[in-house]
Amino acid sequence: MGLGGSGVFLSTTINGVDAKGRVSVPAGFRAVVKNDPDEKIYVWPSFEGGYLEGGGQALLDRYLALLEEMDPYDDARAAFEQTIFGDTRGLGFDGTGRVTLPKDLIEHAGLTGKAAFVGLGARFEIWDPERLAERKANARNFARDNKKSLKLPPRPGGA
Amino acid sequence: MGLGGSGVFLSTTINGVDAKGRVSVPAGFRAVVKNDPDEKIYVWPSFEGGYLEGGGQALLDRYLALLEEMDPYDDARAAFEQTIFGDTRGLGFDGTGRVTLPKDLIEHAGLTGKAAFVGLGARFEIWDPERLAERKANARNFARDNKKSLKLPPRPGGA
DNA sequence: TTGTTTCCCATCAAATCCCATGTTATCCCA
DNA sequence: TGGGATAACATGGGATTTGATGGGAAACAA
Repeated sequence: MGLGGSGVFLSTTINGVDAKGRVSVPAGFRAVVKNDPDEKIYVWPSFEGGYLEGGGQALLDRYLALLEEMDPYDDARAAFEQTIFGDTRGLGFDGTGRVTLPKDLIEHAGLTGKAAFVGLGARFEIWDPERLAERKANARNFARDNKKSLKLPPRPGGA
Repeated sequence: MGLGGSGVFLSTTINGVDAKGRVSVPAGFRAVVKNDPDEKIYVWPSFEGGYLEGGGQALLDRYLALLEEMDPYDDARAAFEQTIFGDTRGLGFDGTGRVTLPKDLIEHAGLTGKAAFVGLGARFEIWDPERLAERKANARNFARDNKKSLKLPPRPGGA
């Protein structure tokens, strides 16, 4: 499997968050993580805004590898370590494919009854649907205005 | 079989969309995807207009690779990730080669009972037949007005 | 106890599978 | 080269499975 294999987070799904903080992880997302050593998703509050970021073991490993390459005394490294790993939670599934979001994460994302899972390939984000709508509109406009910078590379096989 | 020979989406086919949102994927299109790890097509709403874009695993991988190369904190990257992957759906075939189009995609493309699959080589588009006719007319006019910029490559055998 | 957290079961809606049928294209042979 | 036989494709409807969600019992912690 090259890049996409079968393990990419795709599309957007909105599921309910109940009083206990439980939310069904979209079946497609669960499938991505199905073969991880411990079947979990890893979620942390984004430091760029009021939403959550997450992924599976593979993503975590990539971040780890990335940090290994940085200078041990680089301030940025310490900041990333602290910000990402320090606040990352590993969430296991219950019998029906739900996870329980800790209160602090729910608050950070401003979730009120609904959560939108947005697949972004190697990782995903969790948004309050209303906040997401705003950002989506912006992203769409931006993408349209900048579409020329998204050029498909030549086909792998050549020709 | 490295070349496009077997693996390109070609020609235009109009098939029916039933009440369940099911539509037969043209046999030729299915053949393109036949050997993908998971036999699916990936479809998303075009951010340029009221129609759908799609392709197979290969196309998805190309987009993934392309985005990987961009700076992780590039705004354009985030916008494209969100706009493309966030709305992309992986659609599997039923026993007779149909996929089910989600309601939001049907609405985006304005499909009412019929869907036109337009092969464009590495990818394809799905149009409402009427909209497609309009665009075709426009494209033809555009081509006529700009024909000077269309240069054919030299003939392979010469003469 | 009292408040949490985890696990399990019931329910409902929606996506998926399966079989039947009409229609068109393809093949084969006289 | 016609014309029937055969296979491939498209479509319709019903049955079945999967997914999401709500509520409550059992295990844990304070």
